[in-house]
Amino acid sequence: MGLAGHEVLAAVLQVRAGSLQVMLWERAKEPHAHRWSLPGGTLGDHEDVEASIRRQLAEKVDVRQLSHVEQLAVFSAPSRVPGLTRVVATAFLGLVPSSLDPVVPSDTAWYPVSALPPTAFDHEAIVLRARQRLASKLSYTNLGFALAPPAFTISALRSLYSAALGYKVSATNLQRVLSRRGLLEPTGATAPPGPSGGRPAALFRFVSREMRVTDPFAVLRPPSSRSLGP
Amino acid sequence: MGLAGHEVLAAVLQVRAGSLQVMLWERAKEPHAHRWSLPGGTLGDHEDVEASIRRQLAEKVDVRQLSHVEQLAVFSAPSRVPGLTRVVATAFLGLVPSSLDPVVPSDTAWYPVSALPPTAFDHEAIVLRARQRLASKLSYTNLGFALAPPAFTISALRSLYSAALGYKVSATNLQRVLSRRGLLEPTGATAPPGPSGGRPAALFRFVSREMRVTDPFAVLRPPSSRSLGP
DNA sequence: CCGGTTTTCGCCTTTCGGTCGAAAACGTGG
DNA sequence: CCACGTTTTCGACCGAAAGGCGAAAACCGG
Repeated sequence: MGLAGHEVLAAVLQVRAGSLQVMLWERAKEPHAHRWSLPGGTLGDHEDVEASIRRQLAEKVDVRQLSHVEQLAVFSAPSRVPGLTRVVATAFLGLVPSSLDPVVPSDTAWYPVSALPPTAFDHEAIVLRARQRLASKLSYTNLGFALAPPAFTISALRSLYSAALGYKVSATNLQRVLSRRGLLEPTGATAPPGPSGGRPAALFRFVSREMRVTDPFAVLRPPSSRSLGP
Repeated sequence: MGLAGHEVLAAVLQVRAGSLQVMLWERAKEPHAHRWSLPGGTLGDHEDVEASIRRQLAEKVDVRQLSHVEQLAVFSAPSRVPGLTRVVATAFLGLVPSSLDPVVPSDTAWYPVSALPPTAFDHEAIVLRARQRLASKLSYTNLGFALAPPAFTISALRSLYSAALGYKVSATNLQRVLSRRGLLEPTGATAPPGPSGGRPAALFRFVSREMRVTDPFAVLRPPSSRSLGP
């Protein structure tokens, strides 16, 4: 009573081949053999949940390639995992820049979030939550930096946002919105045009000071500008 | 190994006497005797965390007076609670409308979030997270309904928002923003003026259809209007 | 009836996001 | 080397959203 297993799971998302994809591995053993599940594992005695998920993910990918990790939610339905002991899960959202292609074990693969294979336990619900969280935060924070390469053209960034949000966004507007918030910075270099010609695209980067998630953009603002006191 | 106690805790917030306050109870026993802590308790074997926090809160207040409950985060530092077994906590944010004054046990009291008494364990950090979450969501969702009475004047609502956000908001603008989103509705009635006179204030309510948290307002919107596909 | 008080409402300005189209800067093919 | 297609960039326009102000409305007490 009161004792239960605790596991950590992560929906690691990346935009690859133009679609938002999630890293899954195929279970070899029962329960749910041959179904696909999120990477993760049991919380160790001497680590907090965030250290734990990073440790578990290290078995699947190079953790240095993870540009962002944040808690999603606790999943705790008593029977979410069959077995003798009850298992509570802390789910995380992980992000990988689209410029990387992490090497993954042979039982692991990427799947588009909109076309998942048969999933284990409640992992599909976790992926859904991850998608929603990502879409929300792309809108009102600077989380885009975690999906983007170190340098990118505006149209490449537009593709990233479209894939992650699930709808088209205007390149003009995207650039203006991000620039106005001081998140975007031109590198000075340009990318070569494609095989069919066209004007060379300027390269941008997210300003380095902002490589973390900033506060969400408030709609009801303070009169001049103040913060939430200590 | 892998087995740990799991507790649920809630930062129950309410605007009372013009300031944002949190419900705390004074510990009688060690550890941390006479320090103040958040209500909560051990997760039961046959309930999920949300059912658990509602059950635990029922020992402190009438749960029907809780207008909103949502997960905040997991707190899992290995030594966050001293003792033989490791204790992981799922923290919740709870809200009570300012019109209610729940009866609480004798060991329980309300404290302004900006002037907390000595707190137990990591509960102060949890309260801070709750404040931040509330302030954020007030801006870009309709969460205000959970703080407000069934009917209220605009200036009363302005006071609520100011207390919860920590800065002054304009009554004119607040009314316009909420109205434009279709969240506010006049009841038709008016409130009597104060002792020093003044024009009687019109009473409003949050439209009943919206007594739940709606999706945050997206900044980068789809071209016409679509949703996140299934 | 008059001054004090509080709310309400219209108006103005600024900012923001969405859209469009022209201009710029490339390759290609005649 | 010039016309053409292609792609990016940027300015312009527009409506919507938000902040601010002050006049008018509606009450009180004297």
